Amino acid sequence: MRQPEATKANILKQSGHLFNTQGYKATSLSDITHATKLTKGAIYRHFRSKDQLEKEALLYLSQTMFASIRQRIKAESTAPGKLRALFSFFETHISNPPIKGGCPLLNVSTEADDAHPGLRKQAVIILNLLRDSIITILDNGVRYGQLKPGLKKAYYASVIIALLEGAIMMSKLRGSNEDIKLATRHLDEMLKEIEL
Amino acid sequence: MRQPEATKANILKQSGHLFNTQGYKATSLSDITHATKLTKGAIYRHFRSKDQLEKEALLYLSQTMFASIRQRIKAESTAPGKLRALFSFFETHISNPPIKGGCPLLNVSTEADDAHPGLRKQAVIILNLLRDSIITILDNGVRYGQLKPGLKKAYYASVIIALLEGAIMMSKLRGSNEDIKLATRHLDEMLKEIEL
DNA sequence: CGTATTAGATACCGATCGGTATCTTTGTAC
DNA sequence: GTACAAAGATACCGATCGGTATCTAATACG
Repeated sequence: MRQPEATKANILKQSGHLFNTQGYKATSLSDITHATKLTKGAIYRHFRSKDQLEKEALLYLSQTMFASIRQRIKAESTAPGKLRALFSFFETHISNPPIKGGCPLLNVSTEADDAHPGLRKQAVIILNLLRDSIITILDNGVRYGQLKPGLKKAYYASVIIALLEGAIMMSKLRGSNEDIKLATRHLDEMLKEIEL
Repeated sequence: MRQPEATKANILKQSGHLFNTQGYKATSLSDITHATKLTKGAIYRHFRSKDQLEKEALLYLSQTMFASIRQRIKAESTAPGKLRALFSFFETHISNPPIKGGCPLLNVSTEADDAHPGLRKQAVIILNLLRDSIITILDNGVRYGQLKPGLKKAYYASVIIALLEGAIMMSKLRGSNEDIKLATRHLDEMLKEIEL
């Protein structure tokens, strides 16, 4: 009965790491009890089911990631600066990730199919959040005369996310940050073309 | 005792579809016996373990994908044509995939970590195969004066794969082919810049 | 201090997991 | 036609799965 909120937060953190590294369905309750040094009874007091824990853990992971991104972006004052900060965030993400296992969006995406509607819904929300925040940056860049007016925001947002996520996948597989570096280099050059 | 080779091929096909849609570890033997209308005894006559079946099924999936790609690329005689065929392959892949569940490389990538060395090894092989075949196309393009000499082949190969795979992930999640279309559009424009 | 509340532990449930030993059936060769 | 080999079916194994009913212990409040 000590600190129920801290306990719940710890369960989310530990299980989040496990889900993000091993997969959601591939992580068992016993994995989680082992990591948290708690018993099943304690886990089920805070979460009504494993599905619910998965959903909340994914939310925790995405919030952690967004908090980390926001921190880096906030330090920059212009749209191009913010975008470059975003690119470099993903680049350093590989070797020094704020969350073990890499991007939670990428990791959940392959499991987030029709068989797991809860996970999928949450994953789409995360993707749209990321998309919207990039579009907002682009929008402000145009508004304040830092980026070319009339640029296709949805197009650039989609390309940026796709390239970064794809490159993370490749870098993780090959155990090297070569691909993510090449991706950010490409995005930097793309950015130059729409910069004023 | 009828056609052991056909039976084995069918097991690979059915289990491949299941692995590619549900995940490897998330697909159980009973899922496979149900899909193949066979029993566990029959499955284990052809594969010594589930791990082995996973490995062989991934190989089957990648070979199917490569065969499908090769067919599209072969029809084009120039490097730019081959690359455009590759892009359009991935674009149509979403709505009309040769393999259910989309790109097996993307799907296996999140499961192919250190905990599953067999899967990971196979996944890296597939990625390198894809990379090498794109580099070969670029190489021939330069050789035959269709692409700008001295272009960074590894760079373009990496960007092409990352963007396509990332866009597939997004399109699958959002249930729309918008992102993959934007990605191929970007690749088309990138191609124009290195075309002669 | 005593009591109500609740975080967490314990012990169990039926179902399913991957895997195997054994039996039956089928095709083939002589 | 009969004997042999191999494909596939059946029945089972211990372990683990997600989940729950119940018990214990620690805190908050009067």
